[in-house]
Amino acid sequence: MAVSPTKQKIFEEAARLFQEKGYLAASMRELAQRVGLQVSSLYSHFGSKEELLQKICFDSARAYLEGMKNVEESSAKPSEKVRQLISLHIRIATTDVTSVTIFSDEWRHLSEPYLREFLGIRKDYEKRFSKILQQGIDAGELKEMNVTVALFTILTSLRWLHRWYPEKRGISVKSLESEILRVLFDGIKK
Amino acid sequence: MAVSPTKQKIFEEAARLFQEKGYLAASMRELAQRVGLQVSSLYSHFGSKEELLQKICFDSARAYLEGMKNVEESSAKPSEKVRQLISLHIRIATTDVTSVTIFSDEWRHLSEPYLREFLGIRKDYEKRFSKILQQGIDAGELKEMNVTVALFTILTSLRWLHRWYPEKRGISVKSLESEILRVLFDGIKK
DNA sequence: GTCTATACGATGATAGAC
DNA sequence: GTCTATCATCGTATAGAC
Repeated sequence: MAVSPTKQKIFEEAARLFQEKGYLAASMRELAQRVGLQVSSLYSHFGSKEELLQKICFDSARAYLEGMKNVEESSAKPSEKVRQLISLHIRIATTDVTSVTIFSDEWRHLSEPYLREFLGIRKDYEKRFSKILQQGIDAGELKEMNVTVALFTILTSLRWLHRWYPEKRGISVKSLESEILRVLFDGIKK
Repeated sequence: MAVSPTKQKIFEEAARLFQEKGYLAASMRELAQRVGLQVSSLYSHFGSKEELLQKICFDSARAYLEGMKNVEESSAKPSEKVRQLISLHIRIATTDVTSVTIFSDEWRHLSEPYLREFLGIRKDYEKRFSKILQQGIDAGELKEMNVTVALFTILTSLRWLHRWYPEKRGISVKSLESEILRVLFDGIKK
């Protein structure tokens, strides 16, 4: 069942490599070296370099969408849902470190029709996030504010985590989360 | 005086191209086409592709450092200085759109010793920003919080601007700034 | 599935005539 | 300073033996 160990290792190293150097700067030659194979042997496990990028991007997307679905289906009030979403982003950024960069930056190198599909998913995610923010405002739980500005400020502000967190193991995810919420969430809370 | 018109145009188009496609994906062939020259002619104006990246990165760095210096020398209280710094970032992001991406993302492709120098400058900037945040906390103007978390949240959260702003000319810089401050600054204000 | 060998294109950059 | 022509290098990917 599942994928072979070799295949698994290739995907993991590819994600790490793409994160470290960026998709374009990451060469198949270096990937092969890290995995301990010849370049040509890699191609027994997948069809092209971009296929690796596709897997990483859409796997990440699925993680965010599943988290969103859970939040939407919860019975919490809107402001609590926003809290949960911020928490979701922090959790993904601290557990699946590699995927975050790629998900936020390297998707640009997807070719059609994958690029279009990816952007569609992202747009959908943003809309659903915005909807929850708007519900929070309507319910009087969040300040009157430009939802788009708030959305992007929140989403983008969490993007430094993946680079910073691994270095500072001293701080726990829990306290990190509460610090971020203090800066970010308290800023939009009435 | 100053640089020749051709040279100027090359720098501008290079900045735009690097922003649109990323440094690695931007080819000298496309740059030449946009400028209206043959590739080889470009090299009469500069020595290498990376030289263009260096100029963009360090020009951007200078803009931030000058802004920081002005803020530091002002007699405003710490929390007002933080306001001014956020305003500085918004102003740079909305006026010098191209430089922001490159300054935030593409510096990775600098080679030594420029990479080291750039990172040194950035570190210096972050330290000075942190110092002001700490002064705000000590003065009781800002909440008790983890300064590093606050710093990166602020810095990173402004990074969506350069991509979003050009599309939405409907909103003025002034009102954009006040919306961002509402989300961000009010979040750290006691 | 892994290897050696190689195809083939795109890239940054240079030489030398005008 | 701009051109035409060309180079060397490195990229992804494939062919075919084992």
